[in-house]
Amino acid sequence: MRLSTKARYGVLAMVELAFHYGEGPMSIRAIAKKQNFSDSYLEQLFSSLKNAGLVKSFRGAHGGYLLARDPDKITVGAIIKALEGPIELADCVSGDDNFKCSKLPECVTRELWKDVQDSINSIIDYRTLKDLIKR
Amino acid sequence: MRLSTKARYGVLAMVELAFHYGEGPMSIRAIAKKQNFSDSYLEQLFSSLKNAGLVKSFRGAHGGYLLARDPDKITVGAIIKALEGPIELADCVSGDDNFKCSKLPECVTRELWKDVQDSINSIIDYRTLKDLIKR
DNA sequence: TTAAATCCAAGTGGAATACTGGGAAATGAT
DNA sequence: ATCATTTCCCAGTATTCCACTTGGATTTAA
Repeated sequence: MRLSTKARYGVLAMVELAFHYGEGPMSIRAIAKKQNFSDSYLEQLFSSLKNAGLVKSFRGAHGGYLLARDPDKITVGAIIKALEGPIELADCVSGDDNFKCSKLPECVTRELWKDVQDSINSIIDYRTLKDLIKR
Repeated sequence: MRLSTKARYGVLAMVELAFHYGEGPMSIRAIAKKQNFSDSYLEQLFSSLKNAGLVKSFRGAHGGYLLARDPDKITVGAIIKALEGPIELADCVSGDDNFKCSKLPECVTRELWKDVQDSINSIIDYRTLKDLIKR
């Protein structure tokens, strides 16, 4: 079970914005350089982050991105879900409850995967960017 | 973040063996039929499970597999790790401690991924086959 | 006008995953 | 002895997903 690079890059990029918070927009170029990411790849991620309402953008010279709200109001979970979609360990524990779980032994594991999922969410949905940058 | 089918199939197959525990070996054919898996694919999984010491095998007619120990001594974590390898959300939180974590912002997220990892392990390493079948 | 930036939509390469196939060896039953 | 049934082992394939690239259009400040 691995985290996608989307999630890892995305969180680090947002951390960068959090460090820069209150100092105007920061360009993808600048972030990519600091973290040694590919510009164009990062750009894609920010497209998703923007759609999710986590960042605001400014076009043109001296443009860039900034956090859409305070760092303590943006959770890691929101970032990951904007980039990867919801945490779904298996089909039978997807967002819409009991999608398909016909067989009995299947249901035996359903609760297990649900518990794991919940425990992941209970961490990432409460850890904010502020938590990450204060140290 | 998704579970591989290896892990899902593997746990269900082991649950099947747990239900059958004490009644002699069960063939891959029988398990595959019950769970509607492909025989040959399941076979591969059992190869890994056997190498991990989770099942014992008996060749020839009336052969098959049985749990290597009591259902309450086999955790879901052991099964998943036998099939998928260890839970490693990112390189920087792999088994051998601090593999590479040079940059400072990288370390900011390292603890986070570690926490998530630990919380996953704390569930799957304590939930046993017995827990799954008793209900 | 120009340079710096976001925006948008495809396309590509590679790796991992899921699955198949063929045949050898073991074992119990006929 | 033979045969059906099983594990065992190794190799191949198909597909899907992921990571990343490319090309160009639009916006904006200097």
